[in-house]
Amino acid sequence: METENKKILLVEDDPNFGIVLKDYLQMNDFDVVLAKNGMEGFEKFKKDNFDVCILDVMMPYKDGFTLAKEIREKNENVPIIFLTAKTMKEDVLKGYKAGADDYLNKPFDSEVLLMKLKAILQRKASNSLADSKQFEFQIGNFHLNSKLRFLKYMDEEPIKLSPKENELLRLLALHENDLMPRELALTKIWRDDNYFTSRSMDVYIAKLRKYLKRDDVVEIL
Amino acid sequence: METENKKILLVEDDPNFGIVLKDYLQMNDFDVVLAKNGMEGFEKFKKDNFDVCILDVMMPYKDGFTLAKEIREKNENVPIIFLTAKTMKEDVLKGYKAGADDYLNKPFDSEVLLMKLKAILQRKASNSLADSKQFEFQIGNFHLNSKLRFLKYMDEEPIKLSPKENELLRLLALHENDLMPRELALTKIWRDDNYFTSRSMDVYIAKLRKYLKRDDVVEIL
DNA sequence: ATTTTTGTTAATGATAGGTTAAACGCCAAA
DNA sequence: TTTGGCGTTTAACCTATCATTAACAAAAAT
Repeated sequence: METENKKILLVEDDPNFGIVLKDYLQMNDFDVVLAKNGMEGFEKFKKDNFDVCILDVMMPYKDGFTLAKEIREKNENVPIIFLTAKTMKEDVLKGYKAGADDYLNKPFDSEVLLMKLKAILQRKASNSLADSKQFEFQIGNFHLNSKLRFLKYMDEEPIKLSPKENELLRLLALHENDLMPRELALTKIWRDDNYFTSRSMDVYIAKLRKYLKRDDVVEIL
Repeated sequence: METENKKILLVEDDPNFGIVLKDYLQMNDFDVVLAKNGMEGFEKFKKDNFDVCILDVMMPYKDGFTLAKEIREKNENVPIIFLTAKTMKEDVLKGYKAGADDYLNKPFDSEVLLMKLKAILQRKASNSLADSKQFEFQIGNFHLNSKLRFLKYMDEEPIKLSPKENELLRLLALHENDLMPRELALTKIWRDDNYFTSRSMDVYIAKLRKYLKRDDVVEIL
């Protein structure tokens, strides 16, 4: 199955516990980024795009709450789950005030965490029809519908693009009349930049050129 | 403007505790309807429109889970909070499978409950574009009544759809001429996204195609 | 001149999805 | 308690699609 894994930011100062939890989540098909403290957590948050954050409350330098507040300033939508050492009412309340979606008392059952994650992501999924991104392009005499993966020339039969063809062409269209650096496409679409992915991309460039050769539209590098 | 109070369905068999909790919530500007058991709870649920349901798990005649399932059949969106006697992993997992939004272990702090309510209602508020209430569709020459689960072609005898067939077809109809992401259907209808549910869904896709093959209506992915 | 990069085409392999049938679990009637 | 029907899940097999890789040609860069 090709469904993208959900990405989790896990901030936990206890290295042992952190690793164990990370592994567990990874075994359950999540992409996990582990940070050892609030500072690092925030840095990593800014650099990437997470589906959910799991924050330990008790941490040196910067505790989970202040981290949550900072995260909320950047993104007021991402779900946040707190891990609290034990049932301390003040903590829980503070957590909710900081914009938490949920909290778990340590020690907790890992399956319960999984369920919570599922429930939360499910809630998210049903609401994320917004995302205002551009999915339709006019390229010379071509029209690209990047949602349905159709490329139509004039009023001929639309060509169905493969996922990669589609993503690549869309990315190119977004950079119309501009050049798009090779590495950008590689990291964005292939998520890795090495000899083989690079070669693979060239193959797709060739395919796209073939499709588009009926018009004076060029792709540059 | 006076903001409408949020309406809560509280189902709790212990009369003392029920009353106390009801009063407490009312003091905090909620409208509360109290039911003493699962049966009564469901009756009252059908008669009214609630913003959130709080269900005790341990109840005579009809426990919280089966009640939750019934409620989910009527309304797949309303948030449900379970009150469990104590931390029983099975209960918690069962709860989430039944479509819970959250759970609380008794005894719990009333302020914590308030916070959870707030958090949940807030989440809902920001997403209230969620539940579309369309239940009748014209699909080519077919007519789907998704409430009665009837699919009629022209003026032939209507076919009775199974619940899953119906939900899936409805979801597809809502996304007419657009693509509906696989995962959306899986999380919405199957409440879980894994290999088997995915496979199961494919079976239903096949069934629906069979029904609809008399017309030029395609389902794509 | 030779080494590296890019263009192109074809072959390969993996896998998501299509399809049918059998197995399962549930409920209610006998 | 058994039986049978119904909705759903699991299994098994198959196909088509698509990403990758290889292989070679051309162009650019060193």
